[in-house]
Amino acid sequence: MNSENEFLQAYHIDDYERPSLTADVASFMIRSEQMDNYRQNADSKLTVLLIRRGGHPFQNCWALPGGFLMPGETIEECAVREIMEETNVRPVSLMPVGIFSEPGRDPRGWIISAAFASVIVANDVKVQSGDDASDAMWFDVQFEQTPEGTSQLTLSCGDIRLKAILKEKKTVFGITTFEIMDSGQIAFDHAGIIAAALTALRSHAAHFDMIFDFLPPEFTLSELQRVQETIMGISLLPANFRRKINDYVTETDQYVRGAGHRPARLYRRK
Amino acid sequence: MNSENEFLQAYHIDDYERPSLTADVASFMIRSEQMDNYRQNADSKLTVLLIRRGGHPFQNCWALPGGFLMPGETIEECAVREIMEETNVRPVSLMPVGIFSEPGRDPRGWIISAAFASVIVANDVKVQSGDDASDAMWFDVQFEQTPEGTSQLTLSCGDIRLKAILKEKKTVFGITTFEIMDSGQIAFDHAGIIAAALTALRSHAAHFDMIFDFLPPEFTLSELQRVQETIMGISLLPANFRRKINDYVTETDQYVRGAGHRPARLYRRK
DNA sequence: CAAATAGTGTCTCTAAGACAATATCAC
DNA sequence: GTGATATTGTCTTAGAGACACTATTTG
Repeated sequence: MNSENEFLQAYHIDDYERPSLTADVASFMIRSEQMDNYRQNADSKLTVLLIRRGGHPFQNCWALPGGFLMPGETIEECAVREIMEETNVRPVSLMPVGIFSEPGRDPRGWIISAAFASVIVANDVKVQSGDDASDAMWFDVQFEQTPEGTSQLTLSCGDIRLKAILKEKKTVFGITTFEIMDSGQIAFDHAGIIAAALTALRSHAAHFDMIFDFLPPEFTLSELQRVQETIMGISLLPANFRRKINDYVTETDQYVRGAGHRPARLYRRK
Repeated sequence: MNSENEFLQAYHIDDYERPSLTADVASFMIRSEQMDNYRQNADSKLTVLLIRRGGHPFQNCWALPGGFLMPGETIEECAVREIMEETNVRPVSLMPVGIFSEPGRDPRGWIISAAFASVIVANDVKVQSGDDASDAMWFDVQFEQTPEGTSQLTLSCGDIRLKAILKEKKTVFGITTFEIMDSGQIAFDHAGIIAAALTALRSHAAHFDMIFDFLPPEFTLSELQRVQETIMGISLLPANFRRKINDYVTETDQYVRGAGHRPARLYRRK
């Protein structure tokens, strides 16, 4: 009988055909837009990071940042490495979204994607607004159910407007996957990945799972409420939000002044 | 400038090193044990399917069923194929558990595992109780928090008793991962995969997400309640369970008689 | 009848939604 | 003062937990 060492020496892993494995990441950030009225708080928009593909395939199309898993790293480390290559910022949280392994999803060959969603603190990122020189841009996200039972994902950045049509395939164990009816010029199956990531993000936002990650360590409760509203696409009553969030935050003795209305207390995550 | 076709012809995917990708599946089933007292309903135990490894590495250890992803199939198809090879039964549901990519997790080389949990209807499986001739066996599952802050996973089947000690690493977005302190003779990192699968199963059972999948199409509410109790390891008050489950089931006009007590109505999933 | 499960009714407590009311600041 | 947000209080309603009670069967 062979010993384990003998077995391992005789074992040739190359006998089997292997896929390539990539980590693709949908990084979300909330962009604040100053209002004209000096009294009013800033408006908020949910954005996702896309990069323009310089080479084939899908040349000049927009895609999620991602790259091949390298020997010696975990898939999460690979995902974080890819985000940092594009943003120079370490994401605060990384949420698994799914494994995309449909044959033919990548014309280059047998490539499987482990998809993640990540959250980036707005303040930490250098602002790029319609800067065409860069190949990485934050796109405003709009995601709506249509009357026909499909979903429409609209990503816009300056004059660029990508519109994808998706159909909800199935929802099991809280994970929703989408079939792409029209990719809207988004590379590969990334429209479906973004939709799945967004759905996951929304369902977790309801339980305060990562809304803190969009903000710096100190924040007002209004800012925090606006994060949740922006992600979930709904509006909340301040009184109820404050009551529910109360267990998750600690108050500081700092206030934000100079806003043309009552100063807001700063809080920290508990 | 090259056309996309020219690019793809020149593209050699073999230039990059690639991992092997496997699907490993924790299949859960609920085993009913007849009681001595003729009046009493059967007792229920949660079990998980393990196979004894015939070859190296981890020869003669117990492991989760799993196998390499083949070209042309999705990772979910691969997982279902592996379950059916062991049980001849198509699982009713397949729940993603995580990607296990820690370097060194498999002595054979660079092998990444996509882990799933699946649910098997008890009636459909031929019973094996302590049948040593077979290399696939259902192990009773016990999973408890210890006072020291670790978790103990005990898998037992006849005289075989595998005890693993795990430490909760982190819980983000409802997904809990474990560090293996003592694998308890369970092959590879499969003790950690089983613990993660079990944790996912429990959290979903609370919302009735897959408790139906453990039973045949027609069932009594007591049976359904016992499924939830067995998975979550708690006991529930019948009155409250019936009230909550009411929206998810439709009653039939069939009854189960001959049990030494009031007959129970059969229900179907709505 | 006894023992067991099946099934119903209802009390209490908590959490969430809705909304009214007050506080505070910059202009 | 005006207009905006910040913050607190409270009424109502929906749901969960606890528990008492009735119904039905077989040995």
